[in-house]
Amino acid sequence: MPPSSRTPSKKDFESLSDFRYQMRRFERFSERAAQAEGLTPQQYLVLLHIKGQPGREWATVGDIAERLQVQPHAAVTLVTRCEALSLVERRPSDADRRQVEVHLLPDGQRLLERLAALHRAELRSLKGVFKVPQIDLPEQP
Amino acid sequence: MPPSSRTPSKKDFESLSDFRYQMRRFERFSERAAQAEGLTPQQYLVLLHIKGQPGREWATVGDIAERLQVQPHAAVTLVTRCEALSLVERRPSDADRRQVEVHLLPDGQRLLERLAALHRAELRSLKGVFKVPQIDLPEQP
DNA sequence: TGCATATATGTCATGACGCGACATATACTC
DNA sequence: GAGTATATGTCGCGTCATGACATATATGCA
Repeated sequence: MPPSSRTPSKKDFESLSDFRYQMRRFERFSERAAQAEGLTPQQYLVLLHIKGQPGREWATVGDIAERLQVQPHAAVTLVTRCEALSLVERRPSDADRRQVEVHLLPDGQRLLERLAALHRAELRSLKGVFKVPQIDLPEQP
Repeated sequence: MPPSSRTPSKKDFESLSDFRYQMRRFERFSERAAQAEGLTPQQYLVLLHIKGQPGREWATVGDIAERLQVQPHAAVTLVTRCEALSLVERRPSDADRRQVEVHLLPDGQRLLERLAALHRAELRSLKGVFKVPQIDLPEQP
């Protein structure tokens, strides 16, 4: 029977727990960094996923919802809050007038650059610590 | 100037965004799996971090708070809900009577085994997809 | 010993945010 | 041109994390 179908071993539980722990510690770092700049964690992610669109500098509400893995209407409220903070602005799309393009404003761009630099450094320092476990390979050592 | 101190490049933003996207997709998988078993995402993590303690089968409230990276009193409310669902039980510690040991009950053990097996399979299938980026190495290709 | 301080757990009110249900505008299909 | 699909937006609710605060036990030091 392949390892992936058996009841997980004690070591499997320990690996899964440790992986979630490392993942959560990175998220926690991100939360603190965002809050130190006056943003909520989700607001930083909205900015990141706008600038992170391949080949463009803007995202639709739907793009943001997909990257955040939330329902589209949840992304709406996040964008609305970012807009109220003058971090982003909505521009109706010419190509499809149902869509709204979300663009960074200067304040959003500036905060995003600072936060992204911090995250890049953190990920670099976590090299070798935060790894996705290869749980299926070594089973019974 | 080392890459980690410069303003992030467009590719840096794309890498950071994609990493958070992959991380979020894994979390999303976990949320759906937990909810399919009638648990909230946090309740699954409570169970996992109890069984995931190295060398033991129980955790203190403080252990759970550390692994979840939340304040101790936030872990209290999560444990209380798990206890109300008969997933775990509290046992006062003999060694330090301020502490409370949280142990799995049969229902909790059964749900955890099923969910952990799913997560192990998911991580295995994500091999090569969900990776921590090495953002500092290749900068200007 | 005894008192101050630290630590572990617990309670309560508040705020961010995701969801389901629902609404509206635009695009697509045939 | 009517019906359906898609993108965005509104509203009420539940989960959960937090800060402020409370209590019990442990520890350290005069």
